[in-house]
Amino acid sequence: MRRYQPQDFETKWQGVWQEEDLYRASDDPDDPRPTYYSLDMFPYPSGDLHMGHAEAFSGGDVIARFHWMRGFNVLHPIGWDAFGLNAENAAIKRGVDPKEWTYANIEQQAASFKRMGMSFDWTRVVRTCDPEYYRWTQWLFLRLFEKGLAYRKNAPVNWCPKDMTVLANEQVIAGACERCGTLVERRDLTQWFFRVTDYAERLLDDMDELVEWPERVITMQRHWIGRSEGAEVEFTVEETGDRVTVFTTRPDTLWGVTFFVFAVEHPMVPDLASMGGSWADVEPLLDKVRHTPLTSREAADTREGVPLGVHVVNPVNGERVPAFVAPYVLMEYGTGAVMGVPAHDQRDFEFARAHGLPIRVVIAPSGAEPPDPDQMEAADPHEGVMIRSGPFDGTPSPESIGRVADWLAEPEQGYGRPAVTFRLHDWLISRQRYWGPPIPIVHCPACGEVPVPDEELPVRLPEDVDFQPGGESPLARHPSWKFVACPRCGGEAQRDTDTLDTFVDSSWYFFRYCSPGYEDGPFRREDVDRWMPAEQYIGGVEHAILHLMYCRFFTKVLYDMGMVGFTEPMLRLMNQGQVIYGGASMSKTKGNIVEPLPFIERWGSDVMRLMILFANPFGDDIDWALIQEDMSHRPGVSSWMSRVFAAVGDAVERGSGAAQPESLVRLMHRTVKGVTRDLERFRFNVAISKLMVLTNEIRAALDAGGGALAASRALVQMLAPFAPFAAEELWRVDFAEPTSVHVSRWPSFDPALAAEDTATLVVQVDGKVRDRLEVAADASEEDCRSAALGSPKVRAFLNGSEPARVIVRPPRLVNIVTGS
RNA sequence: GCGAGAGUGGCGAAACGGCAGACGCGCCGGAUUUAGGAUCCGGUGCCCGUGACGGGCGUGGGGGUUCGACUCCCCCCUCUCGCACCA
Repeated sequence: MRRYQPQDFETKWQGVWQEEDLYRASDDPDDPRPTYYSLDMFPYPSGDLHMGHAEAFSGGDVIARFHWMRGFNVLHPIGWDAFGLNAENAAIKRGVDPKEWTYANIEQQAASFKRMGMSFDWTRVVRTCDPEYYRWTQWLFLRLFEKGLAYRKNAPVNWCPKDMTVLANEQVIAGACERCGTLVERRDLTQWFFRVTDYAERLLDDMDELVEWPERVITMQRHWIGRSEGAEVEFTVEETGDRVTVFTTRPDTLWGVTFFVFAVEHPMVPDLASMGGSWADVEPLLDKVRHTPLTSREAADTREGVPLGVHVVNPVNGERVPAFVAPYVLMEYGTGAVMGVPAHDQRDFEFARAHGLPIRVVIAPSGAEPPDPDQMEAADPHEGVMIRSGPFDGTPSPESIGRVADWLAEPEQGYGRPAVTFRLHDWLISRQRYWGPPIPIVHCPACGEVPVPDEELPVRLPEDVDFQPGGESPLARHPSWKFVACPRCGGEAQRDTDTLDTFVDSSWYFFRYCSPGYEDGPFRREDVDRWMPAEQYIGGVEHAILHLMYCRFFTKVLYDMGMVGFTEPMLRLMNQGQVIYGGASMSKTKGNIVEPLPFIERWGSDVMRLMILFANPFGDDIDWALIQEDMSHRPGVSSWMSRVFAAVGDAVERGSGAAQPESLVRLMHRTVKGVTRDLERFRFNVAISKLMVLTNEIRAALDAGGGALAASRALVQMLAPFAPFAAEELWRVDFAEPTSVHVSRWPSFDPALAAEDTATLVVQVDGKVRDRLEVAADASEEDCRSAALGSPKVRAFLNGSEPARVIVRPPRLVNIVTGS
C-alpha cells in the first residue's frame, strides 16, 4: 500500500523546484498569459518565522499556486522589512550588530520559507536594509522634499523614553509605544514630516476604488482621517484686538456662544494670561499638559479649566464673552480654540455648569418650544430650527449649517468661511535611531537644507558607530560621518543625523519587486504597469491604518510625479486571522511563541499547512492551544493524507481499464466546481473538506471494485496549492508525470456533470419536514406536487383534510399548508 | 460614547430565505494487530421511547416579515476588535 511518509520526499522536491526555477515570474512582454500579482506583507527579520507567518504565507501560497495553475503569469515575491526598531532592539538585546543579526535572521527565515514549500520568485528578493534598496528610499525622500511634501518643523511630538526616539501618531496606541508598550512622553522637537494631510481628501475619495477591501479597514482609515465639514470663524480678543480663529462644525449655533476656550498650548495663552492677571492659575495647567503625552489626554476632566481674565468678542452679535483655558480643548485639532456653546455641545455644557456660565438655547426642536436652560440635564446636539439668531431665525438644520458658513464669508461679514478639518496629522518620519536609512539632507549654515545629489546616493549608514540609543541619533556621535562639504556652496556643513521611519521603507517595496536590481530608478515604469495594481494583498489587520495608509499615500505621490499610472496600489485586501495561544496573542514576553519547524519535522510541512488552513476560516483567529489538543494522537489532516496516498496508489494500480462509477465522476466535477469557487473566496477550510469528501468517495469506489484514476488525478491537482509536496510526489511518482503538478492546468468541470442528476425532494407539512423523496433533478412542478401529495407519510399528517395551499420549489421542496 | 464584527453540538466549524450541524477532532461500541502518536467498520445535537423505518425540542434572548428564518427587519443581552474630550 502506498504510504504517506513526508520525510521521504518534502526536501527532495524542494530541491527539484529550485533547480527547475518553477516560480519565476515572466517579464516577457509577449507572454500571452494574464498577469497576477499575489502580494504578501513582507516579514520583519526579528527571529525565525512563527505560526502567524505560517498561516499568512500558507494562505498567500495557495492563492499564488492556484493562479499559476489557472494559467496566470504570477508574481509572488518575498522580501524583508529589515530596517527599524524591531530588528535593532533585538540585536542590541543580544549584544550583536543589527546588520549581522538582521541578515542572519533573513537567512533563517528564507530557509524556513523554502522548507514550507512557498512558491516565491527568489530572484526578486527585496531587503530594505540593502544599500541598493535604501538608495532608492532616499531618492524618493528627495523627490518628496523637492515637491515640498517632506519638510522640517518644530512641533510637540511623541517620544518613547524606552526606544529613545520620536514616534508617529499612528505608532502611539492608547498613549503607549506601538513597539514596546512604554507610555510615550511629549517633547518639542524639530523633526521631518511627510505632508500626508495634503492627500487627506484623496485618501478618502479614492476609497471608492477599494471595493474589495474589508469594510473594517476602510472604516478605520476613514475614521483616522476624520474629515469634518463646518466653518472657521474669527473672534476678536477685546483687550488686544487680536483675531483668534475657531473651527466649528455647527456655525448655526454661533448665536449661542456664552464663553470661549483656548487649548492650554495655544500660542496666545501666555500673553493673555499675563494681561488678564491669571498667570498664577494658568501656569500649573500648562506645566501639567506639557508632561502629558499628546495621545493620552482622555482622562482630562471636561470641567477642568481656568478663566484667563480676558474677553473675546463674538463677531455675529458683538457680544463679549469670558475666555478660558482648558485641557479638553486640543491644540492638535482644528485651531486650538473653540467657541463655547453649552446648549448644544455636551462638553461645553459640562464646562458651563462647572463654571456657572449661562446657557443659551438657539436651536429649537422642530415644532416644539425650546427648553428652559435651567432645567436642562444635558446639551441638545440635535437638529432643529434656529432661534434667537438674528437674521437666521426660523432656518432649519441641516441646511442652516451651510447657509451660515457661506454668510460668514460674504463681504459684509467677512469674519469666517466654510472650512474642512481633518484629524489626520502629517507623518513624522525622522527617528533618532541607528538602523534605518540616513536622511539624505545636508544642513549648511549658508544654504540651509540641501539635498544630497542623486548621484551620491546612497548615503550609507556608517558601520563603525556606537548604535546604542541615547536620545540623539547614534549617527550624530560618529566622529566624522556627519561632517561634509555643502553640495551647493562647498562650505562646511553637516549631514542630517536622523534616520527614516521603517514605515517609509515598507511604503514602496511592492514597487521594487516589479523591477528588482534596476539601477536607474526605484523601478521601471513599464514593469510596474505590467504587474500593478496588485490583484491581491494578504497580511495582518494590525496594519490597517499605518502601513496601508502610508503605501496608499506613496502611490498617489508617485502618480502625481508621473511615475505610475494608477492611484491605488492593491485591488483586494485580505486580513488573515491571528494565531493565538490559549486565548491570548503570542508574544516573546509571554513565552508562548510557537515555531513551525518542530511541527514540520514531526508531521511534515504539508500537514502543518493543511492543519492551519483547515482549522477555521482564513480570516478568523486560530487558537494554537486547541490545535495542540487535537495532536495528542495524530493530526486529522495527517490521517487524511495517508488515506489520499493509499487511495491514489490503489487507483493508479487499478489503472484506467477500471471504469469509474458515475456517482464518482459526478462528484469529481462537483468538487472541481466547488473548490474553484472556494479558492476564489479564501474559503480554504471548506475547500479542504470537499477534497476529503472526494477522497472518501474514491476509496468507496475502489472498495466496490471500480476505478478512480481520473478522480484521483483531479484530487491530486486540487491538493497541489494546499499540500504542494505531497501533490508533487503523487503526480510525478505515482502518475509518472514528467513535469510538475504546479505547472499543470487546474482541472475543469463539465457543468452538466457537476449538476445533481437526482435531488432529494423535501416534503413539509406546515413547514415541518415529513418526508424525503428521490426525484429527477429536472422534475417539473407538477411531478413534485403529485409525488409529495402521494406520500403515505404526508397523507397521514394531512389526515384526509384538503391542503389550503401547496408551495412547490422543484426539485427540492414542497410545503403543504393546511391552513388549520 | 462612536464605529466594525461575532454569538450554531463536548470542540474547530458547515449551511443560494428551503433537509440545521457537511468535513474534521473528541467520545462510545466493534474489528484487526506481539502494540502504533496505527488502521478499518458502526454510532454520536438534546429530550421522550425497549426500539424504530416514531414523536417532541433545538442556531444568545424577545418581537416581526414569510408557506417557510442560522440566514431578512426591529429591540435587547454577551463577547472581540478599532477609535476615543475631534469642537
